Amino acid sequence: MSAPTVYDVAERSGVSIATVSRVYRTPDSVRAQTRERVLEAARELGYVPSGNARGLASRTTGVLGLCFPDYADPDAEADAENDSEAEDAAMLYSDQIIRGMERAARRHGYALLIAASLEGGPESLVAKVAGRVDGFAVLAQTVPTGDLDVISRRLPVVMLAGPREIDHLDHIVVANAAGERELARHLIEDHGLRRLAFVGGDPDSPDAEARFRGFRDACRDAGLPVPEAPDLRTGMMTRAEGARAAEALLDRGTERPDAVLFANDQMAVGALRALERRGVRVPEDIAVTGFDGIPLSRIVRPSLTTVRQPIRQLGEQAVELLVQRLADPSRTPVSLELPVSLARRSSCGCG
Amino acid sequence: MSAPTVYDVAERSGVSIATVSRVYRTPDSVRAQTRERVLEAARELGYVPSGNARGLASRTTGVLGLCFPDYADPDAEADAENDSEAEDAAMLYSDQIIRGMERAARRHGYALLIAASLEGGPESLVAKVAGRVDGFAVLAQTVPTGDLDVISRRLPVVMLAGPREIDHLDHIVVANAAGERELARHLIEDHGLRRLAFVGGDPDSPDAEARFRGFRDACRDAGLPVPEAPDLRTGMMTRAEGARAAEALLDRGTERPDAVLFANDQMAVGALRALERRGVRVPEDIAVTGFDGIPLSRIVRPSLTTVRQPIRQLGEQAVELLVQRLADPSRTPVSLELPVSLARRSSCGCG
DNA sequence: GTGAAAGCGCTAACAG
DNA sequence: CTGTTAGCGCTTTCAC
Repeated sequence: MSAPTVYDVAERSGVSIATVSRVYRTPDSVRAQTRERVLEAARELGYVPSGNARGLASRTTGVLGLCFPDYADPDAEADAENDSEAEDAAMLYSDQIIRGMERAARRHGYALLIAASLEGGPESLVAKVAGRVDGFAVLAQTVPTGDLDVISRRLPVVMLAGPREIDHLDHIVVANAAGERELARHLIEDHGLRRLAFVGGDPDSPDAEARFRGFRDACRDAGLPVPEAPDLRTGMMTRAEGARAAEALLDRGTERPDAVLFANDQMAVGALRALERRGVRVPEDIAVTGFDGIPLSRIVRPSLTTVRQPIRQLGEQAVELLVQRLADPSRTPVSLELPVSLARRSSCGCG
Repeated sequence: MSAPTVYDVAERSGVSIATVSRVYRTPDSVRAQTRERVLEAARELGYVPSGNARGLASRTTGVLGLCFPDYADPDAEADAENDSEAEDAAMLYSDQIIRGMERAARRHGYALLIAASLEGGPESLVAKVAGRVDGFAVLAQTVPTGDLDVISRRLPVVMLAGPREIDHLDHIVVANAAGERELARHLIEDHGLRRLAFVGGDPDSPDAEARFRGFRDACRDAGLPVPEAPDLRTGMMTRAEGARAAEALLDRGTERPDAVLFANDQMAVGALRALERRGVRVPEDIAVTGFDGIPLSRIVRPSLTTVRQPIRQLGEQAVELLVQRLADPSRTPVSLELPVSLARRSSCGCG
């Protein structure tokens, strides 16, 4: 007793398999009465059309995909209290992209296939995704460029939030540098702060590096000394590391900075807590800023001045580009930069 | 120029299609040198194995699915500032399930296909998902029971967080009633509070209703009057509605309650803000509690006493059940109840 | 409006 | 270790 097929349904309802197929694809092209007979038979049999067979025959899947990095080890049985902060941070980002893509995909009648993986090769999840979708988005640094190179010759791929890596891909970034630059300009010009410190992340993070570049640009613009490198770097850009960074900055022999710009909100929030513990007032004694605009940033006290990143839009735009390219495969590759916006809140003295 | 197939790769590398297939399925069963030739040809051609063809031939997809309700209208172009709270609340829940499922699925070598939809019928996303996965999970009240009935006869379906609806399905709920009962018991016995108010949600929400039942149980246990219905109900259980509910409770002619139990954290957080604006102190003047254990609950001031719901585990367990049933289709349907835990924090006076 | 026939690209025995 | 041969269940012309 295997799963019923079009043949079973056709036989039971006394029509041909072509008609059964039509009932599911273009119901209106079948006489109402015939259609009902077919549907009835399908119900009785427990018929579910095979997406695989459909896809094979029609050469489309109706599915878009997303590959994102597997920050968290799937085998780490983290219980509720024990969730690492890295995990929280990752969640905020990829979850929002997923949500954005899912929503846009649905609007276009697509489902979304997601898989996290850093590995490549013939057996990887990436390969599985690539083989089962009409097109997909990739978060930067997720899929080996070699694999992507091969895959992107056969179906639309859009690269998100990082270097484009491959010329013929569509590609979306957020205005990291411009945002950080505007943020620093605000601190310098509007608040008159001069001694700014920047806390970066992993040098391999294109986002964090771009933000640092923006910071440097602002320093240059203002005639301030332009640092070669961030005052400090953290590895995972977590709250805990932000807290540690804040303390390190305070304990440093040199004069305390007027403001600390963190490469993301998570670190800035951690720093807020650490400074509170140390009795350092924000923003009176020191201004603190983040980047991303996570929900948490407007909830913490003082509320965090940050740069809002349209992460969900990133996902939505990714789908739009995929849909466009599916409609016109010859379209010239585009590279979008999504605008960010400054959220002036309490932690810089605007609250 | 259509996409290259095993035939193209086979021809170019001078082997049979079976060998090409083996290279992708069981690389070790092919001589290293042969394998390299094949992979090389594949690279040159831009070959990507067709998941559809694979699935058709092997009768498995390597994909698990999730269907969840589409709380938010995909056409609502919400910008960053404009995001509705309903959206935020929904996000917290389904995103965590997605994350849990994705992680567990990955552990078992599966990718995850997600689709949100409330509609049924032959053309629905549900049907698409069902046809493209080896099994899938459904959030309660997402898929019409009739559709599910047909589908679940052909592949494993696990029902999440609601009534099982169909006998032969596996099914997971969290201990809503027991959790709320324990929470109320804590307020009554440990804090000596007697006048408790309960703010519920939509009567169609099985979760909210189960929590109310737990509340009643606790009242009964303690010999307090047992209310017929929640003191108040809100539709979407959002922060804004929680705030309104708190004000309504204050403005009510009757004596102010000692404690307000909200059916979820979102409402409780909103209430916290409203009470602060009104100059009502929490927990001194009134205790406030939530349910869910969202991240926000431990960040707000005062931190929120709540019942932690293992949402992510819900997703992980769903995958485990699917994998089990895939391994043994004749296994008796199970119904799991995941334990919840009380988080005693400041808003009830424990902080 | 409906049917017949020919694949879609791969896996799965079975040989060798 | 490798090749041959059948399908897997549907969509798609092209007829009727």
